[in-house]
Amino acid sequence: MARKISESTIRRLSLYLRFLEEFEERGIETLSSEELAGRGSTTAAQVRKDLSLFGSFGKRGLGYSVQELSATLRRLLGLDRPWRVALVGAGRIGSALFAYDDFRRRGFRIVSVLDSDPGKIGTQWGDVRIQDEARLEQVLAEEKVDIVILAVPGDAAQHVVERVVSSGVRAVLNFAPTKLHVPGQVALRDVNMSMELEALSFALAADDGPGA
Amino acid sequence: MARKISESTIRRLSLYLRFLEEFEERGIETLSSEELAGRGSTTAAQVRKDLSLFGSFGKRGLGYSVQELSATLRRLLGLDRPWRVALVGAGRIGSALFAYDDFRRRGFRIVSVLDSDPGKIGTQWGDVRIQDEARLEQVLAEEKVDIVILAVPGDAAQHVVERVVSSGVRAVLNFAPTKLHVPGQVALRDVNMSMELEALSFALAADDGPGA
DNA sequence: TTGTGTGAATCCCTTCACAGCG
DNA sequence: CGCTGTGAAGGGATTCACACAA
Repeated sequence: MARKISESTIRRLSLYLRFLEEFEERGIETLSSEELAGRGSTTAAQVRKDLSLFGSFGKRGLGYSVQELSATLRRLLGLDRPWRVALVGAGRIGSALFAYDDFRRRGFRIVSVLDSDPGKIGTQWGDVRIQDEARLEQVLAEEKVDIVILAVPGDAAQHVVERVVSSGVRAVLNFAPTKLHVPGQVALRDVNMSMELEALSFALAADDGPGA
Repeated sequence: MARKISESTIRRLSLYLRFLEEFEERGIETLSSEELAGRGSTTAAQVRKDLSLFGSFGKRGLGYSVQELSATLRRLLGLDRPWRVALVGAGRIGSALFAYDDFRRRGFRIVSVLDSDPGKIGTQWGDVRIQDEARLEQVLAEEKVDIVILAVPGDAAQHVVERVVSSGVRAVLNFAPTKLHVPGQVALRDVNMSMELEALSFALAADDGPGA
């Protein structure tokens, strides 16, 4: 299973799954690669190539079964099982993420929240009590955490991620605006909101010409 | 100025700028492409290639002037001027974004916040009063908004973005977990947090083998 | 006939390697 | 010398085009 699947392919698989789920709700049973691509932002050939990396799921002359394909994608993406997630950092971003419905809906259960602020430790959030970040290693082990979401300040992030990694967690989603360094076997994704804004700013500045 | 610069190049320019700013603070005056790459996650050749798309900023045998290069990058990225940002959606994500220091620090000023919830309209957030989303078009014009941040529920996002675009705004940062469609001349970036988690889930599932 | 699965062609991005300037 | 700037080579990812299965 250690095929080398590109980042963009994975992103597209997620998209396909979303579209399939929409179609599923509407009771549509069969879909062509053309239709699947049309909704998204890619081509029919790309859809077929992406899927062919994992097997042959379509029927020639007919298309794909919405039910089957969405089940397959869920399995491929690991969404056929619940994941246990810990949230480190109970600040504003942390609390927004904690309440983010889309995570729950997709099977990501935030089973513990940690923070280093004594004013927050012990506070109850829903059915989770905020724990002391000093106990990070114990909590990750006790709660059998699969994925850590980092929502700590930038200057603390590298230190925290090292503790997370040495606790054996193999997947980290980083919201701190810092480039983190982790060993190769750990999956790390960055959500860098400022950098996205900067890309927009670049586009605007390029339109206007320099210094406009 | 309408060169076709790839998305990845822009992302790296942002990174370079961050590193340069760190070095600037530490009083370092000159840097080689090697050093600039080492901090990040790319190669010296890549750094030189990226920069060469815009001009010749280095001195052979010496490297790059930290001061000059960071000023240049700021200009290229459009960070040499303030941008006026409107935030649509004053829910949890919206409020986290409103308080996000990194935006302010980089010159993105949130000059207005809008929501459709009557319970929120009129509420004061810092020096901004939440306005009625019904008045979106007027507010965008009055406040001369350059960039809109969308933090509304997924099913409202497409409708809102169409109103935003028809008001003449040319840059949108979307936090709704929905694929939006906008005309080609509008710059759109998505921050899809669930999809990032799904990429992690994929990596874990691939490690464990299917169904583990 | 329709629409998949897939080699081949193409395009784009990254890496190499080195000429040339300070 | 040291390090940039850049053509050329290499490698991935996307697109094309078509044989083939339903």
